[in-house]
Amino acid sequence: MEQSWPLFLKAMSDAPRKSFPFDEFEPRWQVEWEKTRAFRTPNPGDADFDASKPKYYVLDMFPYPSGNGLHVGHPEGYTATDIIGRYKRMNGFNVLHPMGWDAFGLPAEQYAIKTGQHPRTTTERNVANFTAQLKRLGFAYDWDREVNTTDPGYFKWTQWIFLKLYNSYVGDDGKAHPISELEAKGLSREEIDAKRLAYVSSAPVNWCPELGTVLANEEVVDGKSEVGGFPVERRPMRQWMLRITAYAQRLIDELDGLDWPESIKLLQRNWIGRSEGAHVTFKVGESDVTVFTTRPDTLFGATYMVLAPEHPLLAQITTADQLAAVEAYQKSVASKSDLERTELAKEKSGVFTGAYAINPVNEEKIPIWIADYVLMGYGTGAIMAVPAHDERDFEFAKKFELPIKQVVQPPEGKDWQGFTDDGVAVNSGFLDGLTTPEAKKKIAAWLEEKGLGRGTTNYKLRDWLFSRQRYWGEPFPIVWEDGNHRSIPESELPLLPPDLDDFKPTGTPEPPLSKATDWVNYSATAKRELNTMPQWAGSCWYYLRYCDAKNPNRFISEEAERYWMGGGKPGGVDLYVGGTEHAVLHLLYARFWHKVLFDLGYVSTPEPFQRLVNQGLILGEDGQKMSKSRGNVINPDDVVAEYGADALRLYEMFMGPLEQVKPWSMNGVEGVYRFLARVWRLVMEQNQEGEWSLSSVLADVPPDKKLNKALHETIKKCGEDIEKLSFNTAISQMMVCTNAFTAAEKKPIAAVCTFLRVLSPFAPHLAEELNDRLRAAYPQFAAKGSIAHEPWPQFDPEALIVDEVEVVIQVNGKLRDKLTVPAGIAKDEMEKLALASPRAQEFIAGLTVRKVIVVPGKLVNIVAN
RNA sequence: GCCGGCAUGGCGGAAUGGUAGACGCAACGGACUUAAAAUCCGUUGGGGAGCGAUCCCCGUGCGGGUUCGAGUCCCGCUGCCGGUACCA
Repeated sequence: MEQSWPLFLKAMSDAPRKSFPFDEFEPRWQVEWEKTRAFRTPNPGDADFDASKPKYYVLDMFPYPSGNGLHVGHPEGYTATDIIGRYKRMNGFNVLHPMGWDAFGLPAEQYAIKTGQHPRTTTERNVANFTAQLKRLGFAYDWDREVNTTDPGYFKWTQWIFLKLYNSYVGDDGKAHPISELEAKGLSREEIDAKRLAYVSSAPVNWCPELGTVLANEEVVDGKSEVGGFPVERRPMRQWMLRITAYAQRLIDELDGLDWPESIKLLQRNWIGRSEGAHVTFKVGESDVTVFTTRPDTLFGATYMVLAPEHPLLAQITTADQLAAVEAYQKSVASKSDLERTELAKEKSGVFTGAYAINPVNEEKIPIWIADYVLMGYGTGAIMAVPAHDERDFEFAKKFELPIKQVVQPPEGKDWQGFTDDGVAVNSGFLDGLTTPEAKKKIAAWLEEKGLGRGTTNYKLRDWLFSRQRYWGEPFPIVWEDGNHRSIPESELPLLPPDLDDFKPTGTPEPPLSKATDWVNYSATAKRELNTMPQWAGSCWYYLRYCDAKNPNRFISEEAERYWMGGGKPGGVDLYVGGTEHAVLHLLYARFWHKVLFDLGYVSTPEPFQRLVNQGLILGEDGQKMSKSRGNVINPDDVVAEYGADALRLYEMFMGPLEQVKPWSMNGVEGVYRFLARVWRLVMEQNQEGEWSLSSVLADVPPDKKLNKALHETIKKCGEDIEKLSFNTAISQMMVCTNAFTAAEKKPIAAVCTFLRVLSPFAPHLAEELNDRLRAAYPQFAAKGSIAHEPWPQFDPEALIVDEVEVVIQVNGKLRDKLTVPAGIAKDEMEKLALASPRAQEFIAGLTVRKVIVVPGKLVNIVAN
């Protein structure tokens, strides 16, 4: 007997008995929901569409279906939106809550290169895996609206939108117009091509030899590719660009009407990087060089000029004796990768060109240098250097012993050398004595009058490099003939990529599509564009496609767009939840496309996303970022297997505020699991054999006053907290309520059923299962169909009213006594009781009462000294 | 450097300017059990006084301030986390 115990214990620990049979009923409900299409959302025009209901569009950032499957970060945002969506449905909204796949992208292609498997095969497999994982979590998605960016029925419209960009330009009104307007005006092909929103450029780009593609600036991190961390070098190549800079100002201004976190708005504003300044033109021999400066007031202090090493005028102005040095410098900069350039950036470098410019304000001859601290891509690629009042110029001037001339007087006690803030102009002729803002205004007017310059606004934002030398992306609906590009007819969309066996990069900038020799030839004389679109393309408009996912005739019907994206606010999507990693790129690109579609009349709102919420990162149990190398990764599948989907959902919401960074804790999962088990045992009891049946302490009785109050407080607080996305406090309130139920000897059935409805958005399987079991015995109380389609319960204000309240008595702000008084007690009555309190008396003895503050029903503070 | 965010028990966290620490975890004690698991009940910020019911003092990163009253508002720091980097 004694020897058999350890064996027995071992068996127990290997297969611990579940506290409630979630493993049995969770999959059953998932099948049931799928079978009955429980969360299908009818569209305007459908027979069962109810136009009288308000809409609520709640959106998750759709995932890239990676081979690793879901991580615990995914269900965090997804559960939050699921709760909101279910709650809104219970409150009478038509809820659009869809899911899809951002399935083009480099990892599948690299896997294809390694294994020879077609990216479509791996993508399909990964999507199937993700789908199964998501379905195991019980999300109320309308799977009929699933979209996949790699589906020809989807990317047909991605290509279509590209053609809209290609065939549009931004007019003087700052809005997109069809290019046909320019044709009507008789502009030449060159003039038109120079205005398109999608245009061809051969500016230097970020070329990544390892990946065999160019990358957008945003995809280069620390001079290395964001994907894979490979070196990136700059080289000029012919590329497709999108003219997002034409929308820079609107992308800043129209943030104002959005309910986004201020920090994200700021991030976007900084990324766009508006700065006010002036263009100033300097004479260089026979030519002109224009510089951009934000400090035109310091023009008198310009002691030299710096051009970017790529500046086109260099060939012309460099003197013979400096030519070798300049060319050597240009070469050294060009061959340097961005990484090397930034690594060496601590030390300024540059070369004198031998040329001089004339400072227009005082006719002074100043030397022209080239240096890589001046970037060709910003402003005019040329600066006037004012070393006295610019840190970078100051450093450069010190290193190369260039003159430093004070033109701004700082406030008392500050050194003028390297002073970059506002002050008073000195040594500046007609500007002397003016404050910096005044001087800026005056010099701008002066420059304009003399025709030497004018006030300008500049943006850091660059045009969006839109082409990639990849296979696994949308092909461009463009062909080339006689060196000119033109669009293919819309009727030829979708343009499918060719089938390739070999996905390897060519090792040259020639894209892999060049290997499809038949496909390449559009006609005897025209060849197809070989680049593909970046992964961002598909995610720029997917939220629109969800509204009308299967429409073969239009990217979204007007009716569906007006209903789901309407609502009288600037943004159409009511709530968008996702990670901060997309704070600039995805959100900026999507806003840009949306504005173009808005200008052209294809959508009815200027912004895509009205309310944005960023979920916080989930850290490992060690408080570190989850990573394979640290071995602290939590797999949601394991959690579901051990504790169930409801427990995972609930735990992710109970961890803390949605937007906060927070560490995982398996003990915490146990905690919410125990809570769910307590709810289960409110309704169910277990016999000796371990079989569950309806609890014998359930009774058709009204709840006592205390329990009823707890219940109605829970209805009220949970509703309010869901609206605020404060799920953690909503759950704690449900725990309080459950504890109140547990304390009751008889469990009142009606109250239990009401509680289950409140619980149902959080733990839908458990709520559904218990409701189902209750219905068999008590059909008059339980929901008739799915509990998900029940209305959210109304709380009874009467139930919240209490007869007596506890008030606090303070003396000089310190808690000294507590009294229980009738709820509606008058102020002066409270004051009298407080002053009469023996404990208060003790503390005010010998003091003079100066003042008594009474907060009705809450506290009395006696001020005495 | 610059820009954001955060800072409350042993831990995750809760607190319209009004009883700091709800709720959960962990820990401890008890009930049930031959024993254990599970479950249920109770205690649990620190220090001190008392046989005890109780009571006092201190306490929300640090230093000031506003207020009858500050975790919460204002000013000045410190630390950690995230983003960004020659943008003229």
